[in-house]
Amino acid sequence: MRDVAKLAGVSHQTVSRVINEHPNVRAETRERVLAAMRSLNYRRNLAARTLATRESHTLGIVGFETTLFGPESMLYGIESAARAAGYLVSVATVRELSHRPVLEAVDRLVQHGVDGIIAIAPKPAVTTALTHAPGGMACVAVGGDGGQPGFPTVRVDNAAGARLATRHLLDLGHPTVHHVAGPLDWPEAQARVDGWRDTLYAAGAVVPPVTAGWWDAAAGYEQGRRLAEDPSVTAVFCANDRIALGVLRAMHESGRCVPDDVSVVGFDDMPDSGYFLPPLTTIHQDFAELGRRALALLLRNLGLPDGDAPEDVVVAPRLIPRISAVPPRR
Amino acid sequence: MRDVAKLAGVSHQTVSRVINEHPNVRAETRERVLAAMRSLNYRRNLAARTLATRESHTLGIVGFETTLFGPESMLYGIESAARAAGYLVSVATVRELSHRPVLEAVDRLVQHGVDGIIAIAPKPAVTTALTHAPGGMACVAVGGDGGQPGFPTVRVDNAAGARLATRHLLDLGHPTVHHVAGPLDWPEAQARVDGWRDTLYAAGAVVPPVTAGWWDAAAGYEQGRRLAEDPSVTAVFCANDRIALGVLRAMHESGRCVPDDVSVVGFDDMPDSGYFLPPLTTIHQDFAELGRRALALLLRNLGLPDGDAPEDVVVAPRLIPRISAVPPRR
DNA sequence: TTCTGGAGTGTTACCGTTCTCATCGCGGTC
DNA sequence: GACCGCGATGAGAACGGTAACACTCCAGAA
Repeated sequence: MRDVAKLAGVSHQTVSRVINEHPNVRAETRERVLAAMRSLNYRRNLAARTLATRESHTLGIVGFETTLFGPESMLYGIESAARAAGYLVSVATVRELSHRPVLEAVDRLVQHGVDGIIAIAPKPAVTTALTHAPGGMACVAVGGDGGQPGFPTVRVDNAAGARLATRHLLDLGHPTVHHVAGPLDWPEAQARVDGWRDTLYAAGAVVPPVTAGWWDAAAGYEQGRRLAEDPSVTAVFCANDRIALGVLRAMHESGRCVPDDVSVVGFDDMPDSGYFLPPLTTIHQDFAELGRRALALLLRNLGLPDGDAPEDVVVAPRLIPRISAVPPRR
Repeated sequence: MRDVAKLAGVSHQTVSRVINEHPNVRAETRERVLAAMRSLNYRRNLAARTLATRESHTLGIVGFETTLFGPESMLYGIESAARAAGYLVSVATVRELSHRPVLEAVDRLVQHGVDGIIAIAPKPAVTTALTHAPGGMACVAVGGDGGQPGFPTVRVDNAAGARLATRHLLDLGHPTVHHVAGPLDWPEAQARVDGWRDTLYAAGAVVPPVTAGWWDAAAGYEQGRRLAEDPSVTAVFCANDRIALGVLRAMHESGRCVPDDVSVVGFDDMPDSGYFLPPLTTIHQDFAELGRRALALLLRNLGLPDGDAPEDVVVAPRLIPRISAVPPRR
């Protein structure tokens, strides 16, 4: 910077003003400085700027180290929105959704001087850990289902999605709908159970017992085999598309045809779920949008004084009808 | 830091020595400083440290903004290895694998002072853009297939994977193997074509024409429909699992049973490909390992003097036999 | 004419570390 | 007993920016 100043025949402060687009610089001076910057191939040193302003223009993301479809799509949504706002994103992942690891991840991000943190928080432990973040650090949780009240959160309306799915199957004429849930200690899984159960109640339908497991096809397969043995099962709502894939295979192996014998609905709308056998009717979640909303919320809270102005953003899911769900055969 | 020094009754320099575990500090003094740090809840300011040392302990990743299975898994591999080595990772994504966007992403990372860059480089344009990175910035490309010679690269041996798949089908007794390729301007796709073709040549089998498309199920479906019309097709090797999913559905809709009428082999070993209908025989790539290797290579090059000591790392894929590939029916 | 105010610029301090070099004891060597 | 070397510590200068303030013009108002 000193070199640029010397070459342009001005003080370093004027160079700084040019960089920061300060209005009170004569046009001719600005040109001279810009030319000097170009000819010296100058790039401002962000570390020095950070030291002086205490703003790093970097945002932290606490991610969950596993290949679940959602979190990854959100990362892209967050990153591209952050880029547009002039921020870079740094990622710290946790192997386990519990207090300690999350605090460590937050600590790493804080040490590196991020201006704010967005945490993938499918379980409440993440949010509570976040409340213990060093004072004044702006945080936003994304995911879960309504977690810590008073904490800024962005999430999908899981119960509404479940209602959509269940209602769809009921409307097709199924007497009731079975549900293969995700891990019940995940609020998202629980909210889907609630939405499903409420819809059945409201319709006066029998509420079958819930079976739960992990979010993957193996779990869906295992529980699908059990459901397949019960001839009264004609409609199954799965907590996500991967589970649905397992159920599809279980039904097939048990000789029950989908959708002729059993209708299946998933949740997530993964990229290729339209190519399952048969193409899966499912509930779409726009993860990229979720990421963008989370970023917008964080940026807003960043600008605010220190006072909390938390806010919850809830994004509505929507039904994607394909052909794995049809009216029951009589 | 000054406060800590004052409280411990030492100079700021001694505090610095304690933080950096310099050996020449009396044990008793160290204890006093550590106690002061704890009681003041002191955290070192990384920005200042970066300014003074010109090392940010941050690594940059240039990612590809799309939900391909591989890159995402690699991110986790890189991140956890980076964490172990004391680095934080920052991510800059590009929407398009061409020169300009990649240079911009690199520039953003450089501005933020990353110590080195790992780029997801499935296409050569990324690597060539990387060679234009500001001098002295350590870079590693991961992915692609042999790209820029002399540029440090980590990749999977795609041709070997293709040979594995093709040989497997040939060994089962299929007279020849058809191939549904990925986009041929991607070296990975091309290498898989080469490995497939070479194996057929070597076995003296007929080499059918290649059909190519994008890496998704839609492309697989479209080309699968065409292959299904040809009754001589008994074995299909797909460039990845998503394409295979589309082929599976196409075969099913055309009334050709997999694996009885047609055997199918994929590539990638995505999490749930064992639950396709039928469970997919495929080629496993360990993306997390790839990420770890890339990081190790980068760290090594980081330590080196300025002289380039590039090196290529090639990871071997392996066959995962499931039940979508069986001997042909005679 | 003198005062006022703002545009344009420079001066100096400061952000929180690390680095270089100097200082001070102290035990061992000749 | 003078000298040397080394362990333990401190003082001050970087590192590359930004913030606060001072200063100089010069136009317009009193």
